[in-house]
Amino acid sequence: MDEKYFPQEIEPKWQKRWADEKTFEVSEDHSRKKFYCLEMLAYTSGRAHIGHVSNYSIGDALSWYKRMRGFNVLHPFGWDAFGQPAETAAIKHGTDPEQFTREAIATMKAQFQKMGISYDWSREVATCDPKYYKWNQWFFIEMFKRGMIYRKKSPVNWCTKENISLSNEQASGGVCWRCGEPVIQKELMQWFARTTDYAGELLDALDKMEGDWPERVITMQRDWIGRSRGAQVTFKIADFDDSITVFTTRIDTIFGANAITLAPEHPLIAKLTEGTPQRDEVLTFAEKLKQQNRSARTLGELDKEGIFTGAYAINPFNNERLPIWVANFVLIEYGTGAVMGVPAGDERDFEFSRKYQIPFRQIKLTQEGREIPGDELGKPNEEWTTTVNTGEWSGLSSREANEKMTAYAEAHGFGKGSITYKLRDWGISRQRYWGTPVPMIHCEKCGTLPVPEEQLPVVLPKGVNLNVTEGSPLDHVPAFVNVECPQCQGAAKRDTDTMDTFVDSNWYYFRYCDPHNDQQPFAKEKIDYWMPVEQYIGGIEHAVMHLIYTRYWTKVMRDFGLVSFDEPVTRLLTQGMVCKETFYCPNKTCEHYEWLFPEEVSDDKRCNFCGTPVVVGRVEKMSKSKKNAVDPIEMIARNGADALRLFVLFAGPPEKDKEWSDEGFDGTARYLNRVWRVAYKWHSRISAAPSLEINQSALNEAQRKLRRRTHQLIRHLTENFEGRMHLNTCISSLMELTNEIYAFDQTVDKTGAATVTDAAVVRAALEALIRMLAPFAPHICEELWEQFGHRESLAKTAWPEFDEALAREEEVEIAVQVNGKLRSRIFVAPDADDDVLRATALADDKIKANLEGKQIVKVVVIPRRLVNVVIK
RNA sequence: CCCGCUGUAGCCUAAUGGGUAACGGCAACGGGCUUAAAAUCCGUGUAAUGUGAGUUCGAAUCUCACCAGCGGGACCA
Repeated sequence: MDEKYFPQEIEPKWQKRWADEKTFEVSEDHSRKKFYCLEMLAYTSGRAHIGHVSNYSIGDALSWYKRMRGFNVLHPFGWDAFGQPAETAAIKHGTDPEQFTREAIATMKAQFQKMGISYDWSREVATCDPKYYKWNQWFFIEMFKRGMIYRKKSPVNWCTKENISLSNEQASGGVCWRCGEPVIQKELMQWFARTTDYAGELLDALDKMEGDWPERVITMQRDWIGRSRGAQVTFKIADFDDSITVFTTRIDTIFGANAITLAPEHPLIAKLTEGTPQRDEVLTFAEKLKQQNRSARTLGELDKEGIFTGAYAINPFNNERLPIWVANFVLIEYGTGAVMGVPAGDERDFEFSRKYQIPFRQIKLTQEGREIPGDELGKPNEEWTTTVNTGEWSGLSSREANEKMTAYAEAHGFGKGSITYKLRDWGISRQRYWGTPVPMIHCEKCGTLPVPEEQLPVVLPKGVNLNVTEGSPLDHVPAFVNVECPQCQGAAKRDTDTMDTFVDSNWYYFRYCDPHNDQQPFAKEKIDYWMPVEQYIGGIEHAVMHLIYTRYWTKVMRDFGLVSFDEPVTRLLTQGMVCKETFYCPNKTCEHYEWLFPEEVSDDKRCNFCGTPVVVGRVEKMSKSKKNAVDPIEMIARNGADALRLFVLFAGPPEKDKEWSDEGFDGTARYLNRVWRVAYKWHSRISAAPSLEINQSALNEAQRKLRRRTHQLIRHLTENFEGRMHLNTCISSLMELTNEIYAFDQTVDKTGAATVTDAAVVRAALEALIRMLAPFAPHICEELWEQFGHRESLAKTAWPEFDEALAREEEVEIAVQVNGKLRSRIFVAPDADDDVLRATALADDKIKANLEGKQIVKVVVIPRRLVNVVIK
């Protein structure tokens, strides 16, 4: 055994051996329990970053632990290989997205392999592989046939910088989620998946996921799906045959309605104004409202603007004539795109009515039962809940009025109970090249038809000019576009949209279960064995989009009969970001004004270029632009992958953000050296001594203590892995165990030569340590394990068994309080009962002194913890 | 504006059904080893647990209010 620890030699050695021996490759084995540990697939940016290390270290620790506990562990990896950045990069460098992506995968794979994560690489999947995306197309067609995917013309979010359409989620806040540019509206024919069909189930199932998914992810998904229960009410239009249907959650306020308001996109506007003098004015105004910046519209910063169409609707409850308006604050995508305005019950309607001076009636009472006239009202108050001026329903509570009036509307055929969701159908079309081609054909005679299944996959053509200024690059490839109609054999055109990459990531981890299947996306019996995922680990940024779409896709696949469960992921862990402090040169005349690299800042915190004191910025997520990123590959070269992995796990609980520290990183490397040194020191003694059955009753105090601490720490690590997964505390326990071994070593040194029993006890402690450290630092542990004479990889070695009897303390310290204040400590046997504790505490000299002349009210006894004497 | 999470020594973190506030690390300081330094071994703890109240024999932990930081939502009828 080498005296020194050389991670640069050990790590490649074990990485090679694991690969040669296929240590982590698995197959279905019905005699063993399976465990599916999954980390989110990597986007092929071309470079590993510290977030990857953090993500994979968590999953690898759990995979190692479960493997050592006897589970058949599936731990696969793959690449999120389609998407806009590869296309942008290809345009910039004059290469091809495929070449760019293949090179990125090769580079990143080599980098990730240096981390030594225990992946079954034989199951690797890249989403840009036609063998993979063929099944995206297959799913698309199956869903199209069942009406679950459809096409409609709709205003889409459009990023002018990237010339790409964005989903509502991707355009959240009115800016592009990737580049931050403001988003404009553009009308296009788009493919949509009917996610709203599953909105209710997606929402309700979240209740059962409480405790297994992070609370904030569940909250975010609930908010995003956003269910409202209410009613649809149909209003006849005076002098027209048409009617307008509105959605309202407060049908009980309908007697207070003073207008019907339509979204500017509402199809009835043109008809209602036809042949009227105000027609042009209304249409122009509606057009203006449509073009209003979506960001302001969704940010709620928009001034309310509207125009009267000249038409009137009839309130079915009281036959009042209500003017029909068009206004910008009504959204076409939500509900029916039309609302009834009730100023007394809704702040928006109140504000709008006040601005345009539309009179209205009060329909609620104050708490004292007083009616508020409209002009006295500052704004609607939700505490006013009793209904007035509401015909036969006056005097009812809101809830009661809602129920009864909905039933009335239903009975009279002008309304019904209705549920509306904030969740919209998912726009999956992209007008770009680097994605899965939509497998559809447009024929002038036969309409829109799917590509016949035997012709799948529709492969992306190569050598395409990406630098087009209009539409999609695929529009400009005649050989791709011009096809024969599968029905009439006439000339037809291929659809040139590609799919959102969230389609790829919806089901990639199903594919891992059967990655080479060319007959179907996956075989059901393999899914039945491996799925669902026991533990999924990834970033919080995927809380809404990816994790809702993949849940949706699972339910679709279930309804196709492909899988037999409802939810794909049992437990979810969202890992924190790795952050670092930032430096900023505030001198605008300096050539390096703005962010600085740490090495550009002097020890006394000045800019190296201009001498100005730097601003020490906040501790932020590592990023290229803020110049605070550390390169994991450099770190591996410095201290090894084991130390790097250990550091990111030790810096804090997995779900919390962590701060990078060079000193802390060196500290974990120092720790591994410390483990190596003590293993080296005892290596020859242990090798010389035959393995020995330890006779507990013959051990001295130091030996008993080391055994006891060993088993206490086995308990701690085991419980932590099974429960909270606070891996940082596992590592501190391992350090503690290491310190105990050193302490024992010291006592042996003081008393002279080590005995055979000493060697046996240290061996037991060290081998427990090596096995428990393996999930965090597998290379060094495999090496030490081999040095200690074991032939079999730790991956095939059992986790240490916890022995309750050996962990038991011989004596415990009990705090003794008087009126809640600590006054003394006593030592008793751990199983001492209440009477013994009470008697021992009261007999204590310090306690006696405190009780002098006082009356004991009661004595609280907590076994193994404390005694509290309450006095007066 | 609404909702949620977090707040513990100089710093990061622990305390798992209220029960002795430091398990571990970083930094600092002292000592051993060394001609010296590095490395290494041993040792050293300095907090009214963000602020204020409440419940309790007892609160970092439960309740309320406030402050700070972070995150989510925000004309969704």
